[in-house]
Amino acid sequence: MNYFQTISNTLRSEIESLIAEGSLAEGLDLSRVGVEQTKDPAHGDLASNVAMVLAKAAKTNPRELGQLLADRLAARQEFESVEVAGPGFINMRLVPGFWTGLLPDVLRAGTSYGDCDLGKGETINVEYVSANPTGPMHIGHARGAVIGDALATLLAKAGHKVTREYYINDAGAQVDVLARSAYLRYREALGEDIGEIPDGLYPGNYLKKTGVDLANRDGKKWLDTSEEDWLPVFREFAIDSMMDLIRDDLAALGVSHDVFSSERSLVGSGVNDEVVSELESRDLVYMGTLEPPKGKRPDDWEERPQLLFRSTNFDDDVDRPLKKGDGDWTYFASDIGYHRDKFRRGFANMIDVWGADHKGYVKRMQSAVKAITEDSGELDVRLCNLVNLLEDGKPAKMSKRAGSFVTLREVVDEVGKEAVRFMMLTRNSDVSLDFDLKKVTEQSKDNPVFYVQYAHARICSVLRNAAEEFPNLSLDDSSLTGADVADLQDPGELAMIKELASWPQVVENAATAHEPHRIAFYLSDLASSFHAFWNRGNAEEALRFIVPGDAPKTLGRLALARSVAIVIASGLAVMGVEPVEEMR
RNA sequence: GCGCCCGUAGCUCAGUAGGAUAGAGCACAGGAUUCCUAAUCCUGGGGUCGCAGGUUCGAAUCCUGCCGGGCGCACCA
Repeated sequence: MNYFQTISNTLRSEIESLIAEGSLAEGLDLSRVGVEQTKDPAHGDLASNVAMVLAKAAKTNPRELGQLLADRLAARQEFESVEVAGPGFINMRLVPGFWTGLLPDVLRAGTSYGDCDLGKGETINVEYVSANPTGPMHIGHARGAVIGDALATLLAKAGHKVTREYYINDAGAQVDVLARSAYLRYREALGEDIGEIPDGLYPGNYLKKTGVDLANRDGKKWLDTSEEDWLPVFREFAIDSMMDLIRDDLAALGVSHDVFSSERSLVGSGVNDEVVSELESRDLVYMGTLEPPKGKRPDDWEERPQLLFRSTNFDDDVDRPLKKGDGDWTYFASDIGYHRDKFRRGFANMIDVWGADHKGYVKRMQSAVKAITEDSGELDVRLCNLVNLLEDGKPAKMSKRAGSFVTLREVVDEVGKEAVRFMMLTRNSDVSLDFDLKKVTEQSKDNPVFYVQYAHARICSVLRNAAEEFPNLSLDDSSLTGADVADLQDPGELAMIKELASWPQVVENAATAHEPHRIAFYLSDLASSFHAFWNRGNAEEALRFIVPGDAPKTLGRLALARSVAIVIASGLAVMGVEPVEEMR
């Protein structure tokens, strides 16, 4: 189903038969041989670099080798012509039916067109969001959520067995702060005037409900008790209540996870001790003293011996502490335990989606993964840069409810989850992104969400109108499979078909690179080809999708239109966006 | 000081297992609507791909050095 793969295989088999005949030396390295679509139609449909790549090893020159291969290929039925050009490119022009023959395949496959077996069914773990359970999600979290979610879907489409995971950071000091903040709200719920929320506690109103819920459950039970008594209770309750909040926010975005892992329970079950003693036995931890950081020396720096992991053995810059001054585990230590836990659960392939502010942490985590998996595991970290929330070009005003940040919920309520998801995927994850609340709801081509959806809606509209024009034809996909598509040879039609042909390649490349944003770019391009052809129907009636009185022609065009709609829908599905049937 | 990322059209950015004349949108200028949604499309100008070397048939892409910008750099998460 991947046309480039098909042609590439043809090429390889011709090379092999040349080798078998003794016309070419054995043992050539074919790994750099590629086939790609040409940019310039004068170069045919497809071009290969094979002759230039192999010429040296084959002890010949590119043009000569190219001609040899070109002659072989030209004899095959799928090629109309094959030429050697420029420094040795093999330019291939396929017979017209080769391209249009794709359409029935797409119609039959539906949105599974583009699926591939790149992942070979291997498991992969994608961890994303992992926001601290201390409050509602803000817009920055949303980016990681969408990118992680889309990446997971993309990898599944590419043949991986994907597990979506959320790591709950519920073990650090910040959840104690949460507990104290909840305690204050609890007292407030019981009628006390708590005044201003003191510095260092979470001021957000979202904790009021937690306080009320606690008061309803336990009454005045905790009013005159000491902190060490109530803290664990409040902590647990508040974490649960914050996780409910976060799960609701995620649901509003259409993001879900298969597994929620709790740092607290992992540490509680002793994984940190386990992993450290394992590393100890391999001489990878030691008591040592770190140099103060160069350049900017913290005021409260004190030299002290710490339990350190030899991350420098695994390409890190300095060894990293596993225990804090107070004897507790560092976050890093827990993270090592967590990643080993993932590895033990069968995930040699791991992807973490983090905020860009954790950039400095990537190397040490990768070095730890190398150590604990003895180099049989792989961790890729996708960093998500900032989201600049704008309103008509100007920085958006701050949220009233949450204080200093705009909550995800407010944005979703304002512009809808589809727009949020699409926009989050219009940039590579590691560059910052302008998110304009005004623009994403605009119905114009400036708004890629609209632009792509509009193409899909137009196609649905064509189908509706065609059903009225030809009430006796069946226009469902399986009927369209039988349409005569051979004369869809207008450059505009062929442009769309070739674009559809490259979809499996786009999926494969995006999955390999772990870059779901490529899907969004592809869809914009495909929509553009569609709109362009559509508009040519303004000037030339013969190019319209519906040709009154000409059922065969109309069916052929509808087969093309539906194929475009299917690929748009399948790309949107990767992004987690619902295609619309009409614009309102 | 060290590390990572970035530098492509006036602006925002695509484009990395090296491919032919470097793309798109915005902005700017002009044009298309008795027509399936003009909510769209078409045409045009606009570039030393930060700079300098190197690798090679070929470099925005790989390597080295430099310039410019961003982020991070005991213990916090």
